[in-house]
Amino acid sequence: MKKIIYESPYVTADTVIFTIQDGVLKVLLIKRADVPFKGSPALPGVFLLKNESGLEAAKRALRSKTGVQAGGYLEQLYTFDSRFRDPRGHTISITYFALVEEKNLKIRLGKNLPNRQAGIQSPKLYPVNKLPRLAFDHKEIIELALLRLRAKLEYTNVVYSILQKFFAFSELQKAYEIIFGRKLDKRNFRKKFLSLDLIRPTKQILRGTRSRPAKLYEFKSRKPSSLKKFF
Amino acid sequence: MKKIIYESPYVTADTVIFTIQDGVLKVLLIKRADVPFKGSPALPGVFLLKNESGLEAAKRALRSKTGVQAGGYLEQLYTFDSRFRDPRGHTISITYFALVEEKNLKIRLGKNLPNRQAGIQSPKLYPVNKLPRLAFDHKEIIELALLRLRAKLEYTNVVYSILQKFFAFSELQKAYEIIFGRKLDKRNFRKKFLSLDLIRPTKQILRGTRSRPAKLYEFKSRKPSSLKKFF
DNA sequence: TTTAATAGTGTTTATTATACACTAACACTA
DNA sequence: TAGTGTTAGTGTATAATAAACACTATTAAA
Repeated sequence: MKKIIYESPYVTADTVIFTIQDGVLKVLLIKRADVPFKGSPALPGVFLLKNESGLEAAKRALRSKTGVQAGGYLEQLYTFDSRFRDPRGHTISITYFALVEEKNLKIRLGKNLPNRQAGIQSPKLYPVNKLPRLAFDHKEIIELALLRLRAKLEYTNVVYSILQKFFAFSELQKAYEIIFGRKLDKRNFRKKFLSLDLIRPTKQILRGTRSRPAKLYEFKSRKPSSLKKFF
Repeated sequence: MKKIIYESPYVTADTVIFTIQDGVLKVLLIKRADVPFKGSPALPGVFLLKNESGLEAAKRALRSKTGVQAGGYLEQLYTFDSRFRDPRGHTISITYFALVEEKNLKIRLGKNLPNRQAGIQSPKLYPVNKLPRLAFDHKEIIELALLRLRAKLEYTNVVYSILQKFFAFSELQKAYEIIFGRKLDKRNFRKKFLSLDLIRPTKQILRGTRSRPAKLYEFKSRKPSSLKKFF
């Protein structure tokens, strides 16, 4: 490689981690330990290590700051690289968004992570429609992530990442309603989702529910798969 | 900022420059002057300068390697950051795609850029559906850019960037047909595009065409504007 | 056995997309 | 100046998709 006649910007990976808790779509944020924006909530992020890809770094941030091991959905969102976004200097952020089951988060959240003193602040979940003032341009990032998440729900199977292996149709619909922020028609939703051919009925039945038991469905694949255009 | 305990990856901005020439969708590529992939066609790209954003770098590459000054459409595509994509070391590429009028390109292409000796190889246009073997992961980047370009045409006004201020409906349609790679129905196209409410008829008329003169239209705005969901 | 609660199911209407063919207006030429 | 070639411009019928809407079924609990 030619002599470097410039100074590489710093590169971070920041992840917008969505989950549903108590029927509300929430984002996981940490409190910043250092200036700038000391004490402000911020997206969990890490600097890229040598030879580490952004996706690997995002997974590392996910693991180390939230305890989420795997199973969620994670994809690149956008790269934010304005020279003004970090007062300390030029820092590029490759951003990701993740969708994970709350139960995967809660364990670590409840216990509070062991190394909370070392700059790894206690992560908390914040409702996306009541976000506090955030560090850097992180609010903008979350808003973009939310648009993308909603768009993805329309033509992919990503919702599998916040559902258990076997789920009732009503649980599926509830997840959509919470993320889109509006009620959906039961019959139309069922028709449309079935026509996507992403799920199949199983022989499982959900009992003990004080009402009519529900047939349980499962996703044909619990790997990300897309139906139409775009990536 | 904390002491940096890692080595920043190099960051480049690479741009997929689309244009239509002789009724064919083409991409502008340069021949690499150095190893690796010496002599292979590659996307025009530059390393980010200190405090330079990716978009600024992409514009710089566009200007310096193609002579395009402005007027085209340019947006971030994706960030490619596998550690294996560049054999020299970890290099992150923030990629962009551009859509520009051929006449803006051709001037410089014809003359051949003044500083062609200094690693700035003569840029050439290649049909997107007959690409040669490319350097790095640049083929993959172009394929993604093409998907994105087509998707964007569906719900934005980006096509303005390869049309003159005043244009006939048939010119508009032809641009779509070339980019999508298939014929479109004249009446349906007209109906649908008008319903998008992006253009308006003018009093201009295209004459001297050996056939019935065409009313000319113009875009209400020649700035990027989006209709629905997504960015 | 009655009640409360959620599961499950079809049809009608409106909207949007598709398929398809002829007349209009000009330039050119014989 | 009539005729021909060439592209502009227009509407309707049909198919596909989306939206609106209400009742019966099955269980647990009282």
